[in-house]
Amino acid sequence: MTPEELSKTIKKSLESLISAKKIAVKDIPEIKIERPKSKDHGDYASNIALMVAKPAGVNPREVAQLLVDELSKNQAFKKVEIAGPGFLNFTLESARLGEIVRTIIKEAINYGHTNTLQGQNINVEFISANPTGPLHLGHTRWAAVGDALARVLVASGAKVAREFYINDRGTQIDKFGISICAAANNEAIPEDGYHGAYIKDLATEIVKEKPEILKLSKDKQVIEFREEGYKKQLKQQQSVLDDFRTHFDVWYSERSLHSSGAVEKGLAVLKKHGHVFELEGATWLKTTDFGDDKDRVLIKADGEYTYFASDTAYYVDKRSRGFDVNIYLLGADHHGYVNRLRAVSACAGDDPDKNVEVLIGQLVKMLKNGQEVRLSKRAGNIITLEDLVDEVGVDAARYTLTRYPVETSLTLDIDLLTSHTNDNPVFYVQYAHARISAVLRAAVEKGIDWQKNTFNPALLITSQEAELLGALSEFPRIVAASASLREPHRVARYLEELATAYHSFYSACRVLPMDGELVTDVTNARLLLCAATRQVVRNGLDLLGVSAPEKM
RNA sequence: GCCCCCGUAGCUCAGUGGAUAGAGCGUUGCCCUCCGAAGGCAUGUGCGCGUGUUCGACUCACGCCGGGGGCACCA
Repeated sequence: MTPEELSKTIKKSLESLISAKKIAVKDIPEIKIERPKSKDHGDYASNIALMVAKPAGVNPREVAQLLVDELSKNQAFKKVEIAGPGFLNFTLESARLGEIVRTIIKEAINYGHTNTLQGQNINVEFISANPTGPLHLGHTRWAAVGDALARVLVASGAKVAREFYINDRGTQIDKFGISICAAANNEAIPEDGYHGAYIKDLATEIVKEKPEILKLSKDKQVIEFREEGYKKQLKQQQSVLDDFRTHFDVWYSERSLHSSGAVEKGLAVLKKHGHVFELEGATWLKTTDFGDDKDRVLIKADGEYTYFASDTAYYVDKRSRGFDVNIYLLGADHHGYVNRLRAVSACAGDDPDKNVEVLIGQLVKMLKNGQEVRLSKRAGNIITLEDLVDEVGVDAARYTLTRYPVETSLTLDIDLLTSHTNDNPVFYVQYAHARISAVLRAAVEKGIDWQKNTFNPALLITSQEAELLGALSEFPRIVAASASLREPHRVARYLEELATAYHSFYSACRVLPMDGELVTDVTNARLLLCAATRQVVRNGLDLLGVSAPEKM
């Protein structure tokens, strides 16, 4: 019996109590099942009696007693008890608890998938860096988290597009061109330009491929260097992300919004809803109508569209492509954007509470040699995605970055990560997977056909086995919660718990027969439990984009 | 001044209103003559402060205190 089935069973009992007029409740709340922290409280617990007691006007323990009377008829329970103020504690017959193994083996890679978000069309935009330099550590966090988020959303039945918005227009990219041009001509790079060493590399590379650029006028050179540099830098970002196993469905260029007429179209939509006005030669959007602290300029007095104009157009464009929910992953330095984005949505006639979701992530800090490393692309003193990967590898980098809720600031101590890589939780989880794989390999070598032999779940009776089975049954709810709360870190935390449960089980319960012993039904039951655990570990790691090695 | 995030164990951090608040690292001590010791078992200390909502608050609301970040016709 899975938690979902238990929930349904309780609901049925409650309904029959209501129709028998033993209790008066109008609306049955969602019946939550949790796994008690203490083993004394059984396999599962529910607080439903406490929830309905008040509206029914009865003592919670009385409600609990009525439910116990009803539920005790069910053969699946070994015990149903009332505890504390009115909790229901369920202890399942071990055969029923163990059935989850069969379910997992049968559903395989689909175990954990639900349809809780079915019918939703979600756009997840993340990273969206300027193509003017390498991706830094902040971007890396979004790469890991954004991708993992997209994966849990898909696993929960949503239709998802991962999108990267390329800021290829405006002053930043112009400065980028000026900087490369200066480097190519051995001139000093302007103070507000880009100073990273990669600028010089780009300059050298471009000059080598197209030496004739240097013969052009300075104005034309700047443009050429900008365009060539842009192409190369974008390609570099794309290839780095590819290696990082973060793949985008759409790379959306800001320039294309302008060339396709999307900007004018967006403006028209906003005008239609009556929130655009002119003042002192500029065109404004009245975002203060919807909670922004000041109105925003769409077209400057000199006729240039602002970056904000692109943003509004991009939003309107996303909506016209059918996305109901638009998730933005932004750094804390962009939090001033939230009200603006929500206001844009409202100005376009949408409901920001429904159509816009902004996840603000705190910045990643990094310590090296005990000192904080400042992340600044402009200063050139940056830790890039590649640096991190070179130090700790893709798996450890992705796992470490997805392990924490995004709203907490993160301090990575590089010295610690590099010198103690074995202490990284990702290895703990991966090790469980490798360990199980080794056991299953050994079983095959011994000629045990555990997949064909009969499985008797009633034989999984030790406390470690019960614990492991309980953890396995939680996975689908963890994935669904990660998706609906937009918190993929829950998957990582869950995997650590699952790995702990497995390692405990492994130490306490011998799986394969010792020399001279025979293969028993217990052997088979445990082997299947191992196989099921491996499947769940694998499914979970996959949601995080982390590999599940069979050997380490 | 206004806005956002965070204050939980010595350190880094979990904890969608529920029972005795948890991991890892660090400390100390056990467990491999047989499935992977990158493991297991044991070992003390803690929710910044104060009101309120609730049967019940680390969790929600308000106010303090402390730390971080942000407030452009920049992108």
